[in-house]
Amino acid sequence: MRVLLHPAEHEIRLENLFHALSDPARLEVVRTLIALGSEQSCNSLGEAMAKSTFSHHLKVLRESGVTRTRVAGTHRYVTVRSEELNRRFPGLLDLVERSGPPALTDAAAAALSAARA
Amino acid sequence: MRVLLHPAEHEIRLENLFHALSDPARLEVVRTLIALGSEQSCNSLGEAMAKSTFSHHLKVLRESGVTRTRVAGTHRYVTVRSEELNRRFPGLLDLVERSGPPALTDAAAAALSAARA
DNA sequence: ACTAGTGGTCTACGATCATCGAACTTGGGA
DNA sequence: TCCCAAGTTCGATGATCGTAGACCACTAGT
Repeated sequence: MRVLLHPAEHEIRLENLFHALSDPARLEVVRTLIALGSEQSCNSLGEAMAKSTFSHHLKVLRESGVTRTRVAGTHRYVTVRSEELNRRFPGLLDLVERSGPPALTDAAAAALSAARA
Repeated sequence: MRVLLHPAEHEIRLENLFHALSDPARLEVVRTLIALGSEQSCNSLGEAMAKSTFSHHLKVLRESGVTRTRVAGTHRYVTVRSEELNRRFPGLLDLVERSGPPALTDAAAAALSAARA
């Protein structure tokens, strides 16, 4: 897998975003990414699930247009496509951010504290 | 079926809303309801699919908190829970409304013209 | 070049979902 | 009362999804 598929901004469809965000695990990942505010290495997130499961969730988020994944050597870095999403579907990310989680998962808390250290 | 289940406002969860709205047929129904702006009889919508399928979609929308269904004799009337949704998840309905449909389905167009007549 | 280890994908499987036909329930007339 | 109209529920089927174990690619160190 050399090339990662990302939809262009105009190809992002609302129902695909809704589907991507309808899974609690993915919603949590996006919330964590928003909270951290910057590019994150793949392995700093999603430690609560199997690698393959997390990889699958990242693929769904990427192909729906929620996130962008950058390849750099052996690492992959994930970001939320905030500018494009705010331009095309204003308010969506605010919704995700403000509907704060009932409680942070251990993985998310670990990622948060690691990012602050 | 005497009693229809509706979640209370504080029980409405974002991931359930996202899931309910991630299906194109349901998204179309909600967009039509918003466009029409008032209570609609069940049979004025969803003529593009089987009765049982439409009934299932309405159930998903209702149980996720998107719509409210009122029973009146042999008829049921559906509304979008706009006030509650705007209070709890501000911007969500605007998002659905503004991300206009690529094209109105025949059923939706029929419902629209019927409502305008 | 070989090996070890890290980082990510492929494949299979169980669960959920969307769809529809058919049978059932209920209410409103003729 | 008898029948139709409006919706729901049930059963079945094909598709999609979430999960995780097994597998592969790449890098660093020796």
